[in-house]
Amino acid sequence: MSYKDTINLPKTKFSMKGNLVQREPGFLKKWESEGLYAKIRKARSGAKKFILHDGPPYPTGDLHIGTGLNKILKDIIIRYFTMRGYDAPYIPGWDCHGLPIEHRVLQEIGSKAKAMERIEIRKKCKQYAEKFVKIQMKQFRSLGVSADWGSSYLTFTPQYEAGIIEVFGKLVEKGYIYRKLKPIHWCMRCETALAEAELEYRNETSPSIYVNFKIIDDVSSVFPDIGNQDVSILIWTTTPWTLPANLAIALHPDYSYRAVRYKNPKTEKSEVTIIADSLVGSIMNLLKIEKYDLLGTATGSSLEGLTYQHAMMERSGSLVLADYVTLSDGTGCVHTAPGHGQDDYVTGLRYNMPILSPVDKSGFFTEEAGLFAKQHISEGNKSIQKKLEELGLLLYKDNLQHSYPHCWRCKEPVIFRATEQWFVSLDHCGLREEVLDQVKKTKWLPTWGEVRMSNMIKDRPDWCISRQRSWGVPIPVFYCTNCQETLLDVDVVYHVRDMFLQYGADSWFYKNSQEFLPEGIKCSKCGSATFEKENDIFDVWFESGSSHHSVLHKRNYLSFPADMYLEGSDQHRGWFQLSLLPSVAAWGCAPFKTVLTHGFVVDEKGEKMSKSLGNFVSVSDALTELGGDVLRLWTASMEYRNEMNTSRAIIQRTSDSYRRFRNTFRYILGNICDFDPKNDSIEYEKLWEIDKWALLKTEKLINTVTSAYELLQFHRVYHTIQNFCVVEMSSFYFDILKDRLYTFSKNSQQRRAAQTVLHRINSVLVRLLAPILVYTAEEVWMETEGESTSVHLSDWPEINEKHIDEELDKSWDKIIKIRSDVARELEKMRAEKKIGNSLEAAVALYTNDDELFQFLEKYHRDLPMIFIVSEVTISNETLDSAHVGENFNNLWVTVKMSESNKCERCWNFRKEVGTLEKYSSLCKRCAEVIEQIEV
RNA sequence: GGGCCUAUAGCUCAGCCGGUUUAGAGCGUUCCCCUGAUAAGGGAGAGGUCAGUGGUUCGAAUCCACUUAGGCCCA
Repeated sequence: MSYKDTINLPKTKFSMKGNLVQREPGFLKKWESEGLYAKIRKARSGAKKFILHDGPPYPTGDLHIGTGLNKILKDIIIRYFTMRGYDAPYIPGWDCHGLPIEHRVLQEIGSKAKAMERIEIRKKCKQYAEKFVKIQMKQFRSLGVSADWGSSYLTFTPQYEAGIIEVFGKLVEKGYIYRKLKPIHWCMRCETALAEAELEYRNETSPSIYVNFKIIDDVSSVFPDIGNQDVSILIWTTTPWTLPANLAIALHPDYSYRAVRYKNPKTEKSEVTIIADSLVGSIMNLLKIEKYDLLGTATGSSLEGLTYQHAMMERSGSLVLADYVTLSDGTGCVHTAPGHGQDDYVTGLRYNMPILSPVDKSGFFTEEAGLFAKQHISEGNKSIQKKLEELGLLLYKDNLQHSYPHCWRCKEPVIFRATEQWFVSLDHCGLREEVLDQVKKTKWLPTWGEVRMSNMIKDRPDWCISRQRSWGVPIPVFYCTNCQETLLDVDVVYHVRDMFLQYGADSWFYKNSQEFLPEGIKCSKCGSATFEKENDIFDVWFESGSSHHSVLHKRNYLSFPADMYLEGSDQHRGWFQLSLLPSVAAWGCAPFKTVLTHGFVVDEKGEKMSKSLGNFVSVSDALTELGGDVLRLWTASMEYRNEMNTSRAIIQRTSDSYRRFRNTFRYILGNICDFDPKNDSIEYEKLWEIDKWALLKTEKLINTVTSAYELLQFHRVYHTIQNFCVVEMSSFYFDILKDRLYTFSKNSQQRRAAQTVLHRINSVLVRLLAPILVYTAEEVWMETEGESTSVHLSDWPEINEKHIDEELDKSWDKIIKIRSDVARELEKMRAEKKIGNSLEAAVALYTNDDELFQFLEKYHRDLPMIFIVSEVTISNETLDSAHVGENFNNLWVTVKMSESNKCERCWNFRKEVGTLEKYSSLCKRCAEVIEQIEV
């Protein structure tokens, strides 16, 4: 029998390699079949609730790594709070309606779509959404996200839809809802209104034209120098197609405007036009007019009310005043079409102008555009210029590159077009102020979220909630068939709510109007009893923004307001804001107590991730290459409040550090395989000092890690635990412990003492890591606690105050420093090939410092163990500078090869080796152990 | 153009309400050792003008301004 067989080598089936990709699905299956989520709910029933309300992603395609990261962060938080004793049910959701899905479905259908019934399109959209909900759910589950997946909320379910209608009803009741003609961003290709969130700004080349409009009124009182000559006013525009809708020209009230006489370079005629005084030089230069006469000047306000003849239409317009007029480009005289621009619209309202918008939903001019009727506006852009040229009114044309809004789906440039839309008023009943107040009362993490949200709320316009699409929830409003009067009525709304609850929102598209109307409803204007249904549907943001009602209010095991919303920082403008608005309007409070945000996932260089750039990382790739726990560890390792640099290589590096965690567990599990904590534990007082030190560090670890979790700073959890595993455990405690664990007899108190501590460390570590490494922690847990339990049902480790001993900590800090000086000296000897294994070494310590000497004396017996050498001698002398320590300038270290013989069993060099009669190759300690075994 | 944010070793992070002489840690890397945690483990070393410029100060990675690069949102 070889002595190797008599030492207690670690033994465990916990493998060195994770094989996570293969192993994790097994755990998922086990958790599902055992109903772990339900068990957790049961264990926490009656406990204080912690509600993290899930923001619903769109079910379109594979999960982006950022979406995965978001869910993992949520899961870590939920699991932490659960282990801290909270009841934290988690209901994931999906935002199933909306343009993105409809757009993709329409693309798939192609040209046949126009002939299809809306209900048919809706059916396809639903199938599409269902398909990707399934795919994404599977991916989320593979990430180890613990949730009530079977009760996920989907925005197209009748119960959810009814909730949306209820929120709308509440807003109607309180008078926040109104309908109005308003210019909105309009996509001619998608034939829909677009929210600001649906716009992308990109460079676009537009015509840039300067056009004269002839003043009708007599201006001799303002510009006496002109005489009898005709006077024009010069405007600049980059959208010639909006000229038919021109109703006014805006001037700045305080600017000085100049009448200029020049010879029109094309017609050779003498003309007079009005432009901003300070721009005369640059404009004349642009028009290539060298000779011109400066006539009089007048302020903008003195020109207000003058009328001019529209260049191409049979009507006049007037000069108006507006503060937004600038001198940065153009002529200082701004073409104003209230139906085609936000500023223009506001000015139009102020001057009581009609909101003229002679363009239909596809971008063709209507009859109101006169000459240009039936032309598409892109064609109109050219024909209008041509017409102006014929009339001699086009003074200059060029092309201009500028940032212009495009449709986020079809990428086409959008236009401003006035249509009838439904709005939520921000200023009715002081809603804006109330929302701002709620923003203040919410806890924002990071704190700048509050400023960001407040700034947004302060200057946002009313919320346009209507969309001209098919895939969504209809706005429950009717129009009188007889007189077109709008029927916006709370009772009607709630009646529709009941219908949706029973039949779903689809019913709107196949049932007739009467079925949605309470009995006896008549038009308030004409008394007619027949109505037609509204065609518009809700903005999807209104749907997801109602989740606090459709989900939190409607499920009795949840609560409102939620404790936390957690999404990417883009959701300040999105879900956070558009949940806040209806919630405050309807119920008077924010739907969340805390809002936590994370940054975006960007590539290695910190640049945006996109499929076209090839720097894109998908969840499914990462999962199939590395597994869920690695992805979770990667998530935890980063400071998520900033942008997170990501690439396969970076995630791969996390995989390396995962191995370190895994091997820490493997070492412990292997060494406590024969340890039964009930019978074998050694009481604290009988532990070795280094064991007490290890326990002390473990308690401190609990403390640091717990506060990191409390602050939701998981990267600190990661770094702290990694440091603990690497520095304190692996390279120090574990390394030192090997001698005791392997060579002392199995049942010896010394070995049991070490195992007692290892068991405690394991029990703490596995729980501290459980919220992050959900699979690995479970694997570890089952090794010690058996197959029938789960770490995810366990409680958070508590600090054992008895183990805290600051004096001990200080002493061992010193020991570790001394050890480091010794290691350096050992390394020198190794370099000189004088020793190999450190056990071959005999170390001599010298110091002339009394205190240090006493300290060394005190630990003399343990020093060989601590340094993992065979012999340590101490002397209160000094030595030459070659051997002085780096950490202590009054400590000298020398190392030489031990003069003793190597014990064949424990590899320590001992004097007695070779002298023992029965065991000639063993040391005394090993001989005793063998003796015992043989008896 | 506006609002909000970020910038410390190859990577992930500390330090930042100014001040322990050479700015820390882990990972990675290089070299060495071990071969009884072994597709593991241990040791030693290299590696940063703290994005740049200017300022405040006796003194700045840390405060201020500007610039550059990047992110989210908006126009």
